[in-house]
Amino acid sequence: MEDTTAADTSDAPRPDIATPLVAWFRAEARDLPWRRPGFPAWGTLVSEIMLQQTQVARVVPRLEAWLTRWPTPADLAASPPGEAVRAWDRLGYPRRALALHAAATAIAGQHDNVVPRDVDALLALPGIGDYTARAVAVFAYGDRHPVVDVNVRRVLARAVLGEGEPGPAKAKRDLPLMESVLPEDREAAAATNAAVMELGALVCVARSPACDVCPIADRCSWRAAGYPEHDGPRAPRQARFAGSDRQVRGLVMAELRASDVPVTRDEVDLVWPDAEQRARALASLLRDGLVVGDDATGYRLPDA
DNA sequence: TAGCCGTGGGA
DNA sequence: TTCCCAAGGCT
Repeated sequence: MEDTTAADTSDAPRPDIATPLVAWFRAEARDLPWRRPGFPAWGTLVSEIMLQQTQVARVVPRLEAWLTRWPTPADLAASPPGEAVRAWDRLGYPRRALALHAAATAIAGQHDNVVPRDVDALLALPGIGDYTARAVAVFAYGDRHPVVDVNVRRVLARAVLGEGEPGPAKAKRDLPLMESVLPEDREAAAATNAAVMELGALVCVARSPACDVCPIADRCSWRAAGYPEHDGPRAPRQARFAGSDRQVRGLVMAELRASDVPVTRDEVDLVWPDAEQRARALASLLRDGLVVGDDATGYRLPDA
């Protein structure tokens, strides 16, 4: 018997969500720096890396300062990686700053200081994965690709699949699903990507979605089904932060960012009481290249 | 591939 | 206070 509950595998044509979403986006989209006319592709790349797991409101000020200091990839590449880590400040996941510096170095050296437009070329850069590569190709260059982040996955899970929340991210399934929603027209497809993301960020949010103001409420599968509880596999929850190695790494990094001179081992030892965990955090930071030095010379951000 | 990698805002 | 979760990527 045919499974009529599996909306994703049904042959029946699905309602058009792109058209009403783009109309809504034109009227309601936030005024954000990377949506300004003439915003450079380099700015789009920097913004997308900063936005990985980080809220828009925290990114905007850092982004403007970053682009003022480093207007092109070559400008960033000419600075020590530690300066990128310092300028990253408290955005979190500082490995992103190191990856961005490495990406800038590659762009300056291998791409004539021009951010690549090709998705595969973008994917080859450090710190750029399925989401960021397509976001740059679509939002900086206007090309036609599916862009899938957590907002898109949530909107598609609800509106198209009729599920309350997205399962674990899976490119093999997520990219074709978003592709199936995109209009053929290149510019309309780019607008649809932005619109679906924006809906997920502003209306179709994880907790307490604002279905009463949703422009596609009348064609939402989840709503039509009566908002069933999510039953399928759930996206994994992140581990507790308090007391974690992540917290200790963050404390060590804050210490190094705040110092213009190498930080002594004694000073490092003051950031956290547990010696074993401290050692583990410091070792992992050294392994990541976020910290250089040793007990004899002290510890500092990478200068070359 | 499941687990790890920061920090902070909002409920 | 505590918990959730945020324009993901890497190994």
